[in-house]
Amino acid sequence: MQNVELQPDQAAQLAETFGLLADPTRLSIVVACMDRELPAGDIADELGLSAALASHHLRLLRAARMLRAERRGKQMIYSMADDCVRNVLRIMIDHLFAPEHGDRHKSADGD
Amino acid sequence: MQNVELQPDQAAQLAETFGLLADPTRLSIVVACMDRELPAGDIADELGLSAALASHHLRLLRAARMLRAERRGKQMIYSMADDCVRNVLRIMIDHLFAPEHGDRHKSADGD
DNA sequence: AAAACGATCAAATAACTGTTTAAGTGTTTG
DNA sequence: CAAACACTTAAACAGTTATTTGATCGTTTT
Repeated sequence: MQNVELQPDQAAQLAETFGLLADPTRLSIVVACMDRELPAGDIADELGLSAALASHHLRLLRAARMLRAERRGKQMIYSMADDCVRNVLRIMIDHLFAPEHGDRHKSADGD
Repeated sequence: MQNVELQPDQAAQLAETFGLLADPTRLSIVVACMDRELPAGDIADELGLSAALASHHLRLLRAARMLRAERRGKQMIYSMADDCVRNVLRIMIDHLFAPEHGDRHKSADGD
């Protein structure tokens, strides 16, 4: 519980990770791969994305080692590579979208 | 463990939250407030930011109810308002920057 | 009430990022 | 080997966002 202070480069690195989850499209892709492996085409289909757009985002997620890619025949199979991110996603999704917790997570800005 | 599928607006909402943590400056501010309350001025000083820049980011964090603001004399005291985010930050910081876990979290892009 | 202090706001600039379009891989099938 | 398939890449555009600058607001002190 002591005060944490992030080094500048640590902040940058962590921010970059969050940045990958900061886009709805990319976030949906990651969530889709959370508990199963999925070919790129299916990801695009399920989320209603063009193949190019899906691929673009997949590249970023791959480069950051958040997703892992494996070629199988002519398909490219994607799966989560990072348990840490999986855990974080579970926590956030539970807290934000589970009715039981009593959500004061609605709208209205705080000024 | 069943497949999760996010509604478009849910993805947007969650992405927005991650977006707040996706900037190094703002992330540092949040982390600084993780386990203590802190006046705006001290935040700026500790992180070496202009008062205006700190205030700008604090406004966003306040509006999203990630930080809470309370006036005390002529200072404005900020503190974490969201346990969920605190937990997530702890997880990420531990996993990324704790040597024991064996970090294959270095650099090198995955192409 | 004026000066000093802490913090906020608003406008402008500069940098970044998501999406589209079109062309280009690599792999399998006929 | 050529055609078809699954996916990737590159370049361009549009929209967003972080940071600076300069002015303003509210509180306390003298």
